[in-house]
Amino acid sequence: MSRRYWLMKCEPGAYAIDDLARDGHTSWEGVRNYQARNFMREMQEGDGVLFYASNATPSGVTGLASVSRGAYPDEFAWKKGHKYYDPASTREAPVWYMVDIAFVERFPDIVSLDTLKSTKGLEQMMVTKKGSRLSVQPATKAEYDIVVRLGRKKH
DNA sequence: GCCAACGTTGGC
DNA sequence: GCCAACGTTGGC
Repeated sequence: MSRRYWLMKCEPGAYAIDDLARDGHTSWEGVRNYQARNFMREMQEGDGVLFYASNATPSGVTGLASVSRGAYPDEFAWKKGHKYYDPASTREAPVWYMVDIAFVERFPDIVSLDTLKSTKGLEQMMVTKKGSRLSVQPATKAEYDIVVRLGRKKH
């Protein structure tokens, strides 16, 4: 299967591109939305990730990552008392999944949501549409390439 | 901090 | 299976 592309949201207070640059890689647990989970289950090692900072000033894509491990059961769903605990998920029949991502690059400047919205070719991206709260979204190669070009552009 | 949008839950 | 109530996301 050829490489696919995704956009993953995170609040920078929880985990930012600088944290990923420092750590090199991280696990992406805690997704508790079925649509996002279904997208995560399609992720494969080597897929490209637009790392998006949500609830930020401004919000936008702050860098790139890649999937370093495809979907596997979210073990935090089994930890009683943990904020990601979900009794509906068992080891025999996991409900939730996580992936690992690796740092690729940090953009010199954020590609803001405003920029995404006003850039030709990105009109169909979910993140540019009103009310789109999905934290894991698919992107096309064309969209990914456009965002990468914007992110690397010198101002 | 507000609140619109949206997903989930649960009573019926 | 409908839908009101509720909780969460995330832009602003």
